[in-house]
Amino acid sequence: MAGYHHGDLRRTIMSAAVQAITESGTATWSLRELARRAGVSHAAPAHHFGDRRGVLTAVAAEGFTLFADALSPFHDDLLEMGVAYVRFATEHPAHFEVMFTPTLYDPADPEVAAARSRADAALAAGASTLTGGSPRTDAIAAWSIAHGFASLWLSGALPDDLGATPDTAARPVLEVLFRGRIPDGPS
Amino acid sequence: MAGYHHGDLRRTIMSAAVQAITESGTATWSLRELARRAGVSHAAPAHHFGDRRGVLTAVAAEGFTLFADALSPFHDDLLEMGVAYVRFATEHPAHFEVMFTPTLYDPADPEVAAARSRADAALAAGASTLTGGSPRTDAIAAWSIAHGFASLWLSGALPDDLGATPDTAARPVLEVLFRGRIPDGPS
DNA sequence: ACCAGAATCTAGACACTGACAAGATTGCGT
DNA sequence: ACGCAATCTTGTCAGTGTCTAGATTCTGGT
Repeated sequence: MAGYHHGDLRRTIMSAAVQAITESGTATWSLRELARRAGVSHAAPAHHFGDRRGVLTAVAAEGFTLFADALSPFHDDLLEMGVAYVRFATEHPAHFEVMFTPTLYDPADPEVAAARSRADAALAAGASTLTGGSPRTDAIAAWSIAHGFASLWLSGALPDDLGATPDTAARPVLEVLFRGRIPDGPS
Repeated sequence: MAGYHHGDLRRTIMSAAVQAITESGTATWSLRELARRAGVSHAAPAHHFGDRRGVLTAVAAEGFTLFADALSPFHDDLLEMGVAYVRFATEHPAHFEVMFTPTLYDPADPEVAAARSRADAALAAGASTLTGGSPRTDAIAAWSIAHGFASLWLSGALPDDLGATPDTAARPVLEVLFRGRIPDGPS
């Protein structure tokens, strides 16, 4: 099983990178450290990712894919999509941070672009439920409040007593925007 | 003028770091490169900042100070404070990115903590204008939408045709939240 | 005016990293 | 069975962060 060929080195390296980023950010880990942790030589990751930037590009692509999958089920309920947005960010903090820090990777990468457009489509589907006076402005407002809450939560800027899970903490905040603005919204 | 002592090396290094981060993110530059650009030896910055993390800690502290100064004038108008929030982020993208990425620096640093509490006080002053049913939830919603719009703008995720300046683009988006929620708000 | 001592900067060194090149090993299609 | 592509290893090099020791300059007290 553990011979010359690792078998699934690409996934192993990516998982290790995600874990390292989750634990201590995008700056502290090294390719060689990930290689050591995977039990391969220091140059093995280069074959799969090219360079350090390539690892982060792969993480971003995977992130946008997971993101689209997480949002799609709520295409007909923008509030719940907002909650799912926050939930994704807190469950996949490393992916989320990389995805929205384009200086870390190559946004023009084909896989990234494809996955990103899937995520954009999911967001657009959610926004299409808006029927107010300025759907486009409302959509950006909805995107902003979900993204802002998620970012602030991840950065630890929010007060500690908001709630145990970001789900329950985010919903009332998002409702401030959505309340009365979605025709068949809650209450 | 240019002798053994540089004169203002600390500020020179910080400015160079901010410029480098603005141009290409927090990962690409090196301490030695900043030292070369400042015309000093490779170990000179260490005296002022300790290590690489120390530079980012100083940037974060300066950022929170500038942030508090940028928000304070609008303590009686939460909408305009939101616009100022977005304007600060776009005018000081490097500071903003570092400030809200606490894995990059030392959040417990005394100067950072002091500057941050000044910024928190400015935000709290703006939020104190809220008189609705859940001022605290509303305050976090307002913070989230401003922070989210600023983050999305900086990451390049927003559509390109929103407006030339983030000021004019942000105001209508923020108004979606504030409209009808601030007693003596606009219109 | 002088002179310790502090502040600031230089010079050297070491382990570590990213990246590249060349070669070894393995799996796969024919 | 064999050729070939994919995968991994080893070796190497410049560049980096950080530490130590020493050199230079500034400062304040007498």
